[in-house]
Amino acid sequence: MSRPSHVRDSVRHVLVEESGRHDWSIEDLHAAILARGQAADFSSVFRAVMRLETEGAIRRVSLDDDRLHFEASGHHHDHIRCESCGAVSPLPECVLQRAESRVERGTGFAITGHRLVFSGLCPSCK
Amino acid sequence: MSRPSHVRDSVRHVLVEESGRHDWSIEDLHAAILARGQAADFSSVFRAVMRLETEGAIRRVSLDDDRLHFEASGHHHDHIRCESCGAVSPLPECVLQRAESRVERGTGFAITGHRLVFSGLCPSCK
DNA sequence: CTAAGTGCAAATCATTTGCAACCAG
DNA sequence: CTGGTTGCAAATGATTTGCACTTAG
Repeated sequence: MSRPSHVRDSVRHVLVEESGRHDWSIEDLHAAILARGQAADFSSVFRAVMRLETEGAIRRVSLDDDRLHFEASGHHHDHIRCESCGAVSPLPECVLQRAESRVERGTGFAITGHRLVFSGLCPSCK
Repeated sequence: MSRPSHVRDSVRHVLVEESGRHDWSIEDLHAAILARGQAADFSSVFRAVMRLETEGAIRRVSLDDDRLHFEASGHHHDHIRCESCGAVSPLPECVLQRAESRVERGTGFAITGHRLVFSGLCPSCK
């Protein structure tokens, strides 16, 4: 049911090659693919990204931008974003391990996940 | 420089009257104003909301919806959202007090804020 | 008179979809 | 053939802006 797809492959390659980025917008991915000299229409990149997200290869990252952002899947981590230069870095560890149970007791919700983004000034912008 | 504005007043009134909601979209606010029998164009509500946000009267709440959401300003709190019914509740306390300094040491960033949304199932959806 | 507030229509802009051409199995 | 993949254009839908009109100060 799945046939060779150079667009999907390109998206994967870009993500692997530039694995430091955690804030890929679809437009960024599209541009990066073109920069590699490979052809791809924006809509094809869009479809590839949606599919890779469904498959679990990439994960949505929600910054407060007005675009969708993605990163390669891996172990869960939260993010911190520089207010000045916009740089996005992963947080080395999840800082909410204990907090979840406290929130469950306090709210009566059964927690299934969270989304956390710190904002601040990165070392070079300070 | 500021003159009477019934639209801005209406937005404020709705927020005060229904102070339990923390996920007002502009469309919701618009509908609520019309429901009160007051006239207001969507764009006027939009402008009122943008201004109230700038003035600090309301604050942006970022759910992963594709719309903007706002809540009345007050002391900072994070949110939890039910995956099933969409209900959004405020968290009673900030669970990240200690975490910030740990993240600062770990990343070198100077932290100025954060955005945290838990997802889960609310008591009635469980 | 001057500028803020408003309604209405139209522009934006990212995201999404329809569709015909293309092509590997 | 059959159905997945792609490009292109167009639809969507929320957000944002331009503009003329009204009206408070």
